[in-house]
Amino acid sequence: MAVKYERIAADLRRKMQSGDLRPGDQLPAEQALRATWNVSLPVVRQALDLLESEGLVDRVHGRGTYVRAPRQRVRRTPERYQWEKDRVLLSDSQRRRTGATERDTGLTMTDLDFRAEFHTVPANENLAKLFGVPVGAKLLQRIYTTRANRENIPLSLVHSYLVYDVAAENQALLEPGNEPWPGGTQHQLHTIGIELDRIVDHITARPPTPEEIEALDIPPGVSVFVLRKVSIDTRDCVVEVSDVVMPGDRTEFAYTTKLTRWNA
Amino acid sequence: MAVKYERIAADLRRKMQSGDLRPGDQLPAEQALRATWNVSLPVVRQALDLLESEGLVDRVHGRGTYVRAPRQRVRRTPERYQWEKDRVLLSDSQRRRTGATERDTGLTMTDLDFRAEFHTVPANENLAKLFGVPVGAKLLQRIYTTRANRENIPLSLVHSYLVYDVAAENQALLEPGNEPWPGGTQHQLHTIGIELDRIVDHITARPPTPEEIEALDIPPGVSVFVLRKVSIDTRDCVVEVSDVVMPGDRTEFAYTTKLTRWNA
DNA sequence: GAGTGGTCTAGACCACTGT
DNA sequence: CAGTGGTCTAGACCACTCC
Repeated sequence: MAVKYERIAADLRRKMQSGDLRPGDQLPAEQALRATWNVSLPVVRQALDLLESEGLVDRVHGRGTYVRAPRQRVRRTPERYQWEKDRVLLSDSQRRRTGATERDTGLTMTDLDFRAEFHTVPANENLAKLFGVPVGAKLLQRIYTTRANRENIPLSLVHSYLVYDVAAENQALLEPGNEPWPGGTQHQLHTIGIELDRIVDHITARPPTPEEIEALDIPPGVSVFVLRKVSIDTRDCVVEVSDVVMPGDRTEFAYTTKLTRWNA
Repeated sequence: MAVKYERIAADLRRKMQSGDLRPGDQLPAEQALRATWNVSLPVVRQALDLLESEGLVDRVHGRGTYVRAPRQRVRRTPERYQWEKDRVLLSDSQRRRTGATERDTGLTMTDLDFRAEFHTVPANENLAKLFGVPVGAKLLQRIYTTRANRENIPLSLVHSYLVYDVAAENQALLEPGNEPWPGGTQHQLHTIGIELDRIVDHITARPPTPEEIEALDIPPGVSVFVLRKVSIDTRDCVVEVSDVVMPGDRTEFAYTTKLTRWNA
């Protein structure tokens, strides 16, 4: 026989599956559950902790515990990369008209709270290997924070890395005040004579750090996606590495693999 | 000022970052922490719960709490799809030699505990829309469970769906005893005259269900990846939908996007 | 058996949300 | 204000691991 808190959790889980409790419904108060099951309060709370970690309920201090509705996910596809590349050769005014974030979210710049912060950091082992530079080499680290003023919109934290000496060929690239840059990173690279050949996306997931919980408003129990975007130029050199952190419950990735025909 | 359990967690987190506590090290016993911080036991346990949910520590009943070492991840790339397609036209004996799972893990069939289970299920709204059939239409559901006899190897749970009437054109496809099928699903589809044009991968993450925790040995706090693989044939019909559940801390996806040249 | 984490009790008090 | 969840105390007893 399972332990008490698991039985309470299982009972509530069953009620949610059967439709006895529907998304948005309030669960019985902790004291009510305590009385129903004849257990102490911490046991009830342990059961609710479990359900919260499974993403099944939301707890609101002072209001109650509610069945969580499945989150609407925003899809991210690699078509954006070609779209960005095509835009690089457009005129300045055309590039200014809209950016990649607005394209994804359907929002205008006024809905978004965008912040850029630049640092120089020494390359750690991982980044050094990717860029093909010595460990400790000077990198330009660019941190982008995008917050949505309205709700229900995916946010992200981006840490982007360039080799400092490469970026410094255009001094304008070292100035955070120039962000958001019309035409994005691919246009920035274009100004220093770099053309991208391909982009490799590495997708992993992990529990959020306390900072990410704060910044991305992550509910307990949900992980974050880390998309490491590695941009490779036409000389086969890694020119940018970008780590994008996104909430795991609001993001979906879609990649299409075209297969060759048998009769070709 | 933060609450007590957060301060204890923050202190331990700091010790792990600074290298004061290294991966594999044992944390002080709960009673020791209780004495050090002059708090009650539940407070110490709450602090450790937090660190466990962040994936920073492993707790072993009766032994102790340890700093968790980062997990080695296994990379999954879409090249496997073309590889599978190319193998379909090989001879039977060549196809039998090795399967996709062995290719990914580097293991032989004797290291793997493979199980297949077939059911017929009515199409829910989601699947019906994908397949372009009415809700409730008869689908063949195939559940594959792969366990590794040795440790440290990624496992997965697969739920694959085919339209029943389509699969039934080759009665051998309805028999779980024929699994694992040499040449995989693409060869199975080939036997009923279907050639794949492309495969679309949809990647999401969510907290594991209790069953998945059990089956995949998921540590607390870790999410699972759900890879929904949608196979589309040369007539532009969805012919298979496959949901693959993988542990979030042991899996990495890599997708390459080739960009067209400006001067082309 | 000694040391460890896991479950549970029976309270107390505080903080937040709504009316 | 009443009702809710969040934190905390000070214990008890059990289950597991290792020697």
